Amino acid sequence: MKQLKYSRQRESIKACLMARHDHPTADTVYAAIREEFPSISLGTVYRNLNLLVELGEIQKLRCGDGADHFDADIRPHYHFMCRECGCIEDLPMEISPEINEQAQKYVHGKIDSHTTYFYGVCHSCLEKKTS
Amino acid sequence: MKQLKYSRQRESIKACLMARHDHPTADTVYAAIREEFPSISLGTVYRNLNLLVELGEIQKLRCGDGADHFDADIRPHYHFMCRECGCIEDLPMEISPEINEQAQKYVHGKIDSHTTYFYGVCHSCLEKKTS
DNA sequence: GATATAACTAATAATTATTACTATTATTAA
DNA sequence: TTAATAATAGTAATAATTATTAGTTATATC
Repeated sequence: MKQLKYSRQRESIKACLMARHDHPTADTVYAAIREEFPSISLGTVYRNLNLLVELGEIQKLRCGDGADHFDADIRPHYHFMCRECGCIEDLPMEISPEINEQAQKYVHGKIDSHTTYFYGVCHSCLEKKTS
Repeated sequence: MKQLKYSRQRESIKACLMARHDHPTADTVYAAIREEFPSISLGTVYRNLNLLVELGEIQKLRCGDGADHFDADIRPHYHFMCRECGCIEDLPMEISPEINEQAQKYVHGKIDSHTTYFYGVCHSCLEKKTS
């Protein structure tokens, strides 16, 4: 059994994620952590992010832009992604388990979860267009 | 204005996608097309798949496994993905536009679409487990 | 408190998925 | 049939991620 050992780098990565709400990619986290740990490597960031995901302390988002995004808010919730700038917003919207049950009727396997991403244009990109 | 020219390779790629319902990745399509065009290159497959997406003749799926999958069925529909084997099934389930409207209440931007992926374990993987 | 050891790190190599470039070939319009 | 041009094959480049490795630290045990 692997016993987890404390690491300041991992703490810092988690703290960074908890402090911001823009669902950064590994690369963005890397850039931020480098302020505190200039010698940290991208590999360490990836390893710890994935470790934190495994521990259930953060969650990984794949919104379709190719890169993994990370979110310190592990409560299941929906996301909205802007087609123009790629920013991601949380949707404080209730997730009903009924949807899984409904979908279950159409699948031979066993559904246990679902993810939904809403797409469109965010507030600030809409403003840019009218100006 | 770029004028589209016929290409047998592109036809074959489209035909291949229409014949199968397993939502293959570019690489899988490449392997299949090589039976007919042994000298086709992976770049050609990617270019034509993306071209067909632009033309609206097929759609691209990003289910969270890192690779793009392609689907000749362009009608909006939901998908189910098996966590074990990674296979993807179509859900012949109606998509209600109400969900967008509901979510719209929580977003400052303008929502125009959403995607939902259901996750779980498929029929054949369930069977493997019990045996 | 010293020390062994196992998890940690940085650095880098390898992989995977995808896109870009370029010389050649195929399609189409004149 | 020819000339223009888009598409191709082949290759190189890039981006995101994972794996490897050699050296460094934290922690349990002595």
